[in-house]
Amino acid sequence: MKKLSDNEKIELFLHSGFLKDVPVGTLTDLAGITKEKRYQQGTLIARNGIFNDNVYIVVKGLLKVSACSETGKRITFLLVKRGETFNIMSPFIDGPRFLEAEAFRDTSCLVISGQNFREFLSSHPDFSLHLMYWIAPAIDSAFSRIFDLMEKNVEFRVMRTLLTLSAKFGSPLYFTNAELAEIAGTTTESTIRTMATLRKLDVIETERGKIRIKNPDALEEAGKEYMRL
Amino acid sequence: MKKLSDNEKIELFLHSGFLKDVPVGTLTDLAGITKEKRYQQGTLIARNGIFNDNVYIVVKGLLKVSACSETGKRITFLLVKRGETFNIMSPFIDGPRFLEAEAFRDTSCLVISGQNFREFLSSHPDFSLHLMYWIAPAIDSAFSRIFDLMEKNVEFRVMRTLLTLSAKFGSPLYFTNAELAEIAGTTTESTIRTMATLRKLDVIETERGKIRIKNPDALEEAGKEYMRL
DNA sequence: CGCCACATTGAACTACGTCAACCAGGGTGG
DNA sequence: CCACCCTGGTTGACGTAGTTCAATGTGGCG
Repeated sequence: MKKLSDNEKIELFLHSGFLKDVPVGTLTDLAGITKEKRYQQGTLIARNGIFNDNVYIVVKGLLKVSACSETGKRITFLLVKRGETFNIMSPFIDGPRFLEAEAFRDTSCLVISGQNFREFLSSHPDFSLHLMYWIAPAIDSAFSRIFDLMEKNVEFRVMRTLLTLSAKFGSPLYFTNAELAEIAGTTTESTIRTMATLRKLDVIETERGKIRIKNPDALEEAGKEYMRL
Repeated sequence: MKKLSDNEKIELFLHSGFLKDVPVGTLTDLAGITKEKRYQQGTLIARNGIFNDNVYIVVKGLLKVSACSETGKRITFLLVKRGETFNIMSPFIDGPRFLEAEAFRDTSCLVISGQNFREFLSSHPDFSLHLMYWIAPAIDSAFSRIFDLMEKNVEFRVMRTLLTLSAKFGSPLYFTNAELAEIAGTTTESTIRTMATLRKLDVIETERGKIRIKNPDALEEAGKEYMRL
């Protein structure tokens, strides 16, 4: 597959939630410091304990951002799709990172080295503000997500996961129960049990590796139900 | 008590981890847009669901930053002491916040309105970079803390809490078991049980509302023990 | 003196994780 | 074409950490 032209890069930027309000001149400069890279499905892009201050903007495919505890339990934080970024704050952190990223599908990214990103920010002071406006709510929502993980029971978390995924990727969803479990922060078995009850309630239909959501409102409702208690 | 002079404010800034590398000229401008405010112990400074884009820098006392789930369970995220900040990203978030802040002791803060903070950043582009370098690691450590909360068992979390608090406030610690529980993300009872075993192991001594750590190394060791498993 | 906040302990309960067994589909190689 | 194996799904049984509830003790303060 051929590489993106600068114009295609800017096109991508303009359609991403993150960069869409940035002046085109600035985006052109940004495009200039990106390098396109391909990753086969399963490739590890960032590893726990290893320094990596590159900024990644996904062009195609999907990045899975996860963290792994010492006990080997893994939790998926984020699935990064086209136009979204990973590791954007890393240029401002010295040490090794604890988040891991893996190409969840065959993926291509625009990569910016930490050095270049820092210089870019220095030379485009207005861009810093844009970055702030992007990061601040992202932090907030990440925190409330993790908060949910701690406070809510498994059923709620699985339902919430289904809802979030279908909002992001539409229906049907192509995920295995094990993958859902990682996102919901639980075990495969518990996920399966929840999925079984959802199937009985006619909320979802499942085939191997494929989930069709028949009644999204039921997922919402259930969420609210828990909220009220 | 009299208010701080501009020089005293700058003095405070220079001794805070956050602002110590910022040029004095910039700090002078910053001091100019702060307003000193006092809060009696127990005063709520930020409330769940309510918009608040002020930035707070603690001068004296202690701020408790917590979040409360719908079920009423509360978790303390952070205790903010002299020279530290709260809500620093809020000027870049539109909606209501979910974090709550309360004066944990009689507290005075330097308050900067969101509007002023944004303008300050616009007119001091170099300061944005400083802010990035401050925020990025803060996010990281906050995440790994919450991650611990999810992954580690109660004993570990209580010990970790004691360790962190004593690093920040020295020994003896003036906290009740209920307060520790909120920080460790568990119940008062579970905390008490852990404290009881720690007392038996001669790691700590307790009086009502007061904890003296006799053997900090034991807390560290226990931490490592769990890490290895 | 009596109330209130804090501490303490025991006992019951429960949501989940863990383990173990088993099934189904679909690709691969002989 | 069959035998196999591997991945993913499914279910039951069991164990347990930790919450919840309830009772009871205790120091201090108005």
